[in-house]
Amino acid sequence: MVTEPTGRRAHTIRDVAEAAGVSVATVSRVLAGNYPVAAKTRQRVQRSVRELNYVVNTHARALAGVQTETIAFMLNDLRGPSFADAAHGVEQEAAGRGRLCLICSTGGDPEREQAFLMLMREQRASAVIVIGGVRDDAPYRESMAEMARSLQSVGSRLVLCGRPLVGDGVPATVVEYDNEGGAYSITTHLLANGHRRILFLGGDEGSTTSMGRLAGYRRALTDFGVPVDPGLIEGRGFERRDGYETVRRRLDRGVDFTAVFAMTDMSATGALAAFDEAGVRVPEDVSLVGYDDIQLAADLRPKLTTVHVPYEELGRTAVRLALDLREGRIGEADQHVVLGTHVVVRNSVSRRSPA
Amino acid sequence: MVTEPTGRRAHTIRDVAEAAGVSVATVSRVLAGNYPVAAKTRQRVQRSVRELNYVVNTHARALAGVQTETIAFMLNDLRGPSFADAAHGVEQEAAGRGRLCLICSTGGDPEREQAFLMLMREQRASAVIVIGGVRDDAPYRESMAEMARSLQSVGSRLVLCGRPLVGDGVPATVVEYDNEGGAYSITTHLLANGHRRILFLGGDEGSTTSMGRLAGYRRALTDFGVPVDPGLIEGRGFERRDGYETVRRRLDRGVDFTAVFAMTDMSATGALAAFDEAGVRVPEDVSLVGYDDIQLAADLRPKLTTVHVPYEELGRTAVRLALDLREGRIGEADQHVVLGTHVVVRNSVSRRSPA
DNA sequence: CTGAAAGCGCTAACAA
DNA sequence: TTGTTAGCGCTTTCAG
Repeated sequence: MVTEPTGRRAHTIRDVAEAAGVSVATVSRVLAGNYPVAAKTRQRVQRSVRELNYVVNTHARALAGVQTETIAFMLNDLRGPSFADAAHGVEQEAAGRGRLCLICSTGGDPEREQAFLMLMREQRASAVIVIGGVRDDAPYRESMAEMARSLQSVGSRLVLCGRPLVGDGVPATVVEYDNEGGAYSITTHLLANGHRRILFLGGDEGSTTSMGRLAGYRRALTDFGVPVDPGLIEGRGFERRDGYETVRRRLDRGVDFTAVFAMTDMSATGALAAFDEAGVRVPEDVSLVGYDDIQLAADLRPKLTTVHVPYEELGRTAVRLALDLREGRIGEADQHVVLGTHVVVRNSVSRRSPA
Repeated sequence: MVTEPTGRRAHTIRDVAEAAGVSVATVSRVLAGNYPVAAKTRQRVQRSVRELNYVVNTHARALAGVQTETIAFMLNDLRGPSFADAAHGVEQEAAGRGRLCLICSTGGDPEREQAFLMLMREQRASAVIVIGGVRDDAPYRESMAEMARSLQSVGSRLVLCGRPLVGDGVPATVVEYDNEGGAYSITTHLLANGHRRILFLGGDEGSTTSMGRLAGYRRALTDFGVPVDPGLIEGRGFERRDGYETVRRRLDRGVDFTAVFAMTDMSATGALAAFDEAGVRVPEDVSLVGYDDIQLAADLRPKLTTVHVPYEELGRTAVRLALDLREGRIGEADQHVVLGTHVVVRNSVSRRSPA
């Protein structure tokens, strides 16, 4: 027989104690199972718990000193396939360590970002993981540094994923991947295939992800002795429609490039759609590469050559670092890692003899 | 000057009170802002809060009666594009109503599912939303019914999304979409284009999603006077590789169908890859349709004809229903809705004169 | 092995 | 306008 609590309130430990004819201390002990209790008493208590449908109140428990550890994870948009992979990595690692995972998407709104950080600070999350590139300016650094300190002051830890270190002496963990190196490699791949006029597509000025990828593009060009043409760096954004629109616009002015390096696979997807509509064949007429290696990349036609980014690993590492630090298994010195990237060659690049 | 708490503990409201030379009640009032406080006192308190880097303890606050409302959301895999859309809908609606959103993916493991439900019950989440099809058998119904009652007993609410009602009188909200109707429509679309031998691809026996879609397929066939051939219902699973493998296997035995109805767009994607490898052209040699209308569907070549499912709306509705009920704005009677689906025609189906 | 009681940090009467 | 204080539900000494 399941008894409903009276007057719209959940049963408390006291109700259970009364029902079982014991003290609350005994109930608590039975529940925790970390202290000897007579078998008969235990059974009586357990029966009452069941009958009353009793559930402990996490808040009360937390207040009394037993923390239900939680990992908070913040991203721009759950629907971005690469970040979903990272979220999955966080989830997996957190679950494996018996932590609950709190995910929040902010839609890139700095206010919601702040609000969530505050909330997590209040909740005393074990770690707060922030993922995704960001405009790297002074106000950002200042506010992140402050947040890092503030989280530290309540025993939590800020983890920056795919974002740059925010300043020296700031108590934050950083897990990056090699944006510049990946961009360098794939640009080199294009150059090695004879391409000289390579359109760099998308990105946002000031975004660290953009800056890194653009830097790799530039360095590769320079190393090959190809001058960097500012007219070949165009468009903004990382989404499908950004790539689509930029290519549409560009196509109106004629095709003065033989290859396109899209900042992300999503934007490459948009570019491909635009080429498709315009009757421009990929890779026969123009070659195309992306960045991220999302699932979709292998299902496009042609299959997209791109840079693999270990997003899941990124999420996993973020959790591991923060928790190992907290448990004293590693130190501050290990709190900055850079994960590698590599080119995945598929069918979207064709050979071309340089003019 | 930011003061760090002494001895690894966060500052409490008492520390702030002392620093500002007021009582804790005054600090609480300043923080809540719901009670008059002299301007000068307020400023003093605010300064202390800042200096001490003070953050309220949610648990203590919750225990004292002020709940930080939370919406819990549980799915199998964050990386499934359709469920990511639903998660996004939940997120949006929850954020719009000032709720924090707790997301957890279970990987389909019933144990983790249970554990998360328990945890959410303990946390006193405002609502617990469960999404995704499931094997609909007696044990499942029993355990879900019990969970629904148990959540209700702590003032929470169970919401089943894309899952069937679990029994009469069970206090749960149900948001479904019309699986059967969508399957009926798209099968009809195939039939109207002259197809008679339609391979139904994937699904899991007992899964409600499979059952609904299969039922629609059957009904359409029957309405067109086409006998249902059990030999044309094949394969299991919903993922890309499931579709891929089944089609591979099937292809070895020759192509005795003119169209394929894949249970999901992901499985259609796998099927397409398999056809591609085997040199079978879609839609010239065989037509293909999917279900879900994920983003990817429009980027495949050919663009995939499929059934649109309003996943984001699904998530949104789940939150809305649960919260409106809790706030007394709607009643139990409104706690079951079925969202519509519709066919999106693209390029993966060709006309064929029936043999 | 069991119980009584002192908090945990905060809010909200109730007093002043 | 401000302070005092009684809980909120649970854990955990400290005494039986």
